[in-house]
Amino acid sequence: MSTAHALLGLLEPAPRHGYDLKRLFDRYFAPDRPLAFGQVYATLGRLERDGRVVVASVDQAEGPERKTYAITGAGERDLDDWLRDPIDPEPHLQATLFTKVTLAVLTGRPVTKLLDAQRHAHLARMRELTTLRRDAALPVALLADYALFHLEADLRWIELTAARADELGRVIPPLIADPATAEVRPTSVETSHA
Amino acid sequence: MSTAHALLGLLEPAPRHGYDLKRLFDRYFAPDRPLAFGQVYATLGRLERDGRVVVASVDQAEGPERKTYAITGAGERDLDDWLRDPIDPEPHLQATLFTKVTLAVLTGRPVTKLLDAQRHAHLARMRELTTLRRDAALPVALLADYALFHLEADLRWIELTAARADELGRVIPPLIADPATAEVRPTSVETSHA
DNA sequence: CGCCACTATACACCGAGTGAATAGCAGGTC
DNA sequence: GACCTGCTATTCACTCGGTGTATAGTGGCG
Repeated sequence: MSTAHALLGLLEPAPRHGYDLKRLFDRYFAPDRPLAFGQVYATLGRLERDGRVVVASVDQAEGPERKTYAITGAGERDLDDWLRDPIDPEPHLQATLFTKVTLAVLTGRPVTKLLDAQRHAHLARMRELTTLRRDAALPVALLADYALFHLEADLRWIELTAARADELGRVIPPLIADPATAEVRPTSVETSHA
Repeated sequence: MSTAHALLGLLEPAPRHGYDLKRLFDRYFAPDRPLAFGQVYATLGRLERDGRVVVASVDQAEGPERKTYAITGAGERDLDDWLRDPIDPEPHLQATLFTKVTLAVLTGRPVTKLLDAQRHAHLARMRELTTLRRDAALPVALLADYALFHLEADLRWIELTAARADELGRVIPPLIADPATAEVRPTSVETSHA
């Protein structure tokens, strides 16, 4: 998520080259899943193109080019804005879990089975994260907490939806074979984010 | 999120053409933000290439080609698997909020200010969603609940992190200017998902 | 008669991300 | 000392998801 800004942030204290940035990124932001090299250089390329980063020096000491990147004024402004402005919180009403449930209803599959399977997967992952959390350093513990909180949120939603499953089955307008007959009335959802 | 499977699901009860799928998708899965046409046809193209749908008929009644798509056996199997298998729950330890906090620490910015701004944005969005939820039909209400639960999860995490802000500042290893001096010891995070 | 809105699709483009290829250098080993 | 492994460092080709725009016919309305 916003790899570009993370790289900018790592470049602010001091210029660095791509390989270095990749390791720092992995260490600080994604202890779990390392950032692919390709992505680092592609992102740096875009940042350079947009004037947020410049190549400060090219070490050509008889080897592969070692390009050192440095943040620019525009880059610092961009980073500052990004850190100051809060993330847009849940801007759209959309969720994969909800899509699955709706699709199950529409195609006549049992909703409860789907929700049960998901609950089990969630509980298993929560046990995993709780274990991992125990002997983790603070940053990793915070990341585990973040995941755990959101898994709990999912679980609450799963229970709520399970309780409403019958009603949902009655309420969701069924798919009609002939498109011409299908009356399309927009659900009229208005949000300031829309 | 998995637009392809959603389209497959809409195609299972009856063959349809792209435009129709787009409207159904908007209606059932994203009352908020409509699916772009380009994406529908691109996705259908990939599905056709992979043998999950076929063009059932081409109405060429003196207008633009009206291709009707139908799901195949492979497509039904794929859909069935997707609906049966639970979503991988929070598979990686990563969060934009955490990235921001870490970056603030690393670049010497005040963490509390960042968290305060985010809390306000979250609370505002929660008020918005609560209002919307009141006179919404069940499906939209469930989507709003989903968002609200996750906003609550974020808020809990924000409070937790705010309480640990000082400790975090002490614990996060600072960025060292010279990359050669920077000792990189992997954080050794192991998960079955890795 | 001209304009707008609707149905319907295609095309060009961009960002994010993956995986393989390349290439030099350091260190250990049989 | 020939070979292999592993590390530093970057590039390239490719796919996917997604946005925006162009195209084109049709029906209604003033």
